Formats: sequence, structure tokens, C-alpha cells
Amino acid sequence: MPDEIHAEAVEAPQGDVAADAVADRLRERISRGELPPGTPLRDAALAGELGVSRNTLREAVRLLVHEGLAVHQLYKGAAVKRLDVADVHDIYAARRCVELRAVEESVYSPTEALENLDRRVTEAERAAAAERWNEAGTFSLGFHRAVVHLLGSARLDRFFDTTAAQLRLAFAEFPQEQDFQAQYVPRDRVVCDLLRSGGRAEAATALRQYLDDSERQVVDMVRAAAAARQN
Amino acid sequence: MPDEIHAEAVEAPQGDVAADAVADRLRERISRGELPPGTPLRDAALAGELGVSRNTLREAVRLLVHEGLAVHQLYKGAAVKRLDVADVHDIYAARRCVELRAVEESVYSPTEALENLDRRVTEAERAAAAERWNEAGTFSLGFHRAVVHLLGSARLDRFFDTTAAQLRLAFAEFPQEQDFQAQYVPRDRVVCDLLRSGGRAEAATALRQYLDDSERQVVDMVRAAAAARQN
DNA sequence: CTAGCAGGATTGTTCATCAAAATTGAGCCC
DNA sequence: GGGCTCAATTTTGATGAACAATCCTGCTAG
Repeated sequence: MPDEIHAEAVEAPQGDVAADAVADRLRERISRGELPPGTPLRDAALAGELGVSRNTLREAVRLLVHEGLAVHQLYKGAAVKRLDVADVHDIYAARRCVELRAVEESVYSPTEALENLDRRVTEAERAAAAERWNEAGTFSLGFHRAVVHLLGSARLDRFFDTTAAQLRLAFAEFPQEQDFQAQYVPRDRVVCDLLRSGGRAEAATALRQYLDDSERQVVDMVRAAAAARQN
Repeated sequence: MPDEIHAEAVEAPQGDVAADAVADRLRERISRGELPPGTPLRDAALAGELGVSRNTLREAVRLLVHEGLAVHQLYKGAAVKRLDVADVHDIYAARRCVELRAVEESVYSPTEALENLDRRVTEAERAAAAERWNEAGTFSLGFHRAVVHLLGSARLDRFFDTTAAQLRLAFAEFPQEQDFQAQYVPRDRVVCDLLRSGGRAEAATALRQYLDDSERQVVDMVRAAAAARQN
């Protein structure tokens, strides 16, 4: 019998510590756009809201800053990171590096791993067909994550995750714009099929184009967001 | 007039907060092997030693855990990470991905950036000639960092830094073994010169061999350390 | 209208406290 | 002697209150 439950129920997501759990919840909120870029993360308020002490919350926020999801100014506290154009270029440079390499090395991947790719794209296609755009975008990123996973490095997987989480900040400012991203699902399909049929070089070319186009679009979004902010 | 100075003088390394400064100092200590892998990071003791509160120290340790320099067990605290063979494979998979990609993309790099590579190798050579092996190893890693830097992504640079810091954990267990690493300096030179002369493919091949050999050696080191621990 | 100055709010950091779990060690049984 | 139990001690995880330093805001004075 729950005697008293705080604003948001306190379920331990990991077999781990409170600060990590809090960080998870903040990450989640940020990624769904609930805490849009620029939102100040005031520790007293958030601590109360999440039912933890200010100290614990501060630890969590520090992790987010370390992950690049928030920025910090001395005596001014933390705020959800706002991507600028340079960030987007940086993120896509990182994606190109990791994803293209993964494609090139995919010859060594077991077919089982390649089947996994197919599953992700199929998920994304289903979501797109049902016009659940947001979900389609998530699954699409899942496909790219699976591509990186071909390299077999947990550290690279983690790096991709944090980078992708940062990229979501761009969409978080423009929730409706996520629809646009769904247009990339067919191109995921192309890359996926080329990979499975061994068309390594073609897959790399297609993926590079994909990333270039996507980058351009996200840059435009970020610029638009900056302009809208100026109004 | 310093009225009272704590065990280790408290200079703010960043224009930032105490926890980050403490994390820096712990990182430094770990990387120079002063806190060898397996060392428990007891917060009361370290907090006293560094002249900060237990809370602040805990924030710093959590950052180290997040970076993979320490591991954490609930109710058992944190300890300096001890690399296992899987970690080494993982780290080298990441290095191959990032460094080889950098070499392949180096065609687009300004010659000025390539000159920077040369400077690093020269530093390493000088240190090796003077038989300052430890320093030579540091400069050698600096060369590889500069290679990654060709990709122009601050995020990839950071990723390489944390990965390299983890790799140092292997050497931290065997301080004397750093000598062996110095033997790689001539091979850095080869890769560097091939890059500057535009021998992109050859540079990639040489670098891949380099990484394979280095990985083998580090794996052996880790195995030896595990065996020695068993004694 | 602007400069500057209170006063309140927020941050950065420390300290003291408490429960929960791990570790230690003494005593005990076989 | 070897191995076990169980209590005392230590360490961790987390909280709440305190305080100085800095910021923000709104008011006043010129």
C-alpha cells in the first residue's frame, strides 16, 4: 500500500543509484521535448518535483552537462542545451565517421547482425505507415544505432547514443518538424538492403548522401529556430 | 599570505565548479598510475585529502564512473577501473574506427593540420631519444589525437580523449611497461610521413597494422596483470 | 530616462544526520 | 584447528539545513 507517492512515482530504472535514475528521467523529458532547449534546470524546483534532494539532483544535472544535453554557467546554473549550427556540423561529422566506417567494415559482420538491421527498418516502416512520425524517427535512429553496433564496440555504441540524444535537441525545438524526418525511412531501407546484399560501396555512398541531406535539413531547422527566437 | 593550505593546494583549473576541478585531479592521479586500477575511491578519505566536502567528491567520482575510469557497485562504492581483455578489444575497435576514418578523410585536411601531426611526432621522437619513455608515450598518444582531430569534430576529439584515458589504465598497472610503447614512435613517424605525402591508403594500412600490434601487446599486458594478481 | 542600489532569489558548497548495506572480528560449535 | 553465527564498526547512499557568493529585479534618485 503506497503511503505517499511523490509527484512522479519513484521506480528505480537501474540496479543503481538515485542520481542516475534522476538523470534518466531528465534525459527522457528532454528527448520528448518536454524540457525544450533553453529551459533552465533550477535545482530547487526540479528536486521538489522529482522528489529527491537538491544534492542528488545536482549530481544528475552534472551528468547531463557532461553528456552535452545541458550547459552550465557559473552561478547561473544549468539549462537544456541549445544546438547551434556548429554543433550540428560537429554531430554529423561524428556520425559520418562512425556510421560510414561501420558500413565499410560490415563485411566482417555475421548475417545475424545484418538481419537485426532489417528488423529496425521494418519497425520504422510500420510506424511511418501508421503515420506515427515521432516513433518512426525513433526507430530510424535505432537502425543507425544498429549500423554502428556492427563495429562491435560498446564504447562506440554509447558514443552514438549520446550523440543521437544531442541531435534530438534540434527536433525538440520544433516538435512538428519530426514529420520531415520520416521521409528518410525509405532511404534507410535502401541502405539496409544494399548492406545485406553485400553492396558495401553503394551502401556507403547512399549513407553519405543521406547524412549530407539530413545535415542540411537539420541546419535549416536550427537556423529557423534561432530566427524564430529572435522574432 | 596563505593562511591555511589544504593537503593539496586548491587552484581552480577551470573557470568552473569544484567538482570538475576535483575530477580533473583524480583523472590526473589515475593517469599517472598514482591510483592504480582496483584502488577503492573512499569518499571520506579522498574528500579530506583534497579538501572538499564529501558531496563534492561524490559528484566528481560519479563523473569518473561516467567516463569509464572508475566502476561503481551499489553500497560498495567506486574503484579505479580495471581493464579486462574485452575492454581492450573494445577500445581498439573504437580507435580503429575513428583513426582509420580520419586517415581516409585526410585528403580534405589543410596542410597546416598535417604539419601539426609532424610536430607531435617530433616531440615524441625527442622524448624517446632522451629515454623519457613515459613522456614519449604521452606524445605518441598526442599524435594519434591529432590524427583524429583531422576529422574536425570536437565530439570525436573528446571521445578519443576519454578512450585514451581508459587505455592508460592498462599501463598504470605496469608502470615499467610503458617503455615498450616507445617502440611505436618510429611507426608513428611512418604513418605521419605517408599522410603528409598523400599516401592515404598506405598510411591506413600502416596504421591498421600498428593498432593490431599495439592491441596484441596491451592484451598481453592485461593478461599478465591478471595473472600476477592471482599469484 | 538612466544609473545605481537595495533586497530577494538562485547557485555553489559545506556540514550533520540517518538508514541501509557491507565489512570486520570475536566468540562458539563441531 | 576450521568454519559458522552474529553483533559492532565502517562505509555508503541520500537528505535537509545552513551559509557565502553571485545573480536578477524593481525601485529610487538624479
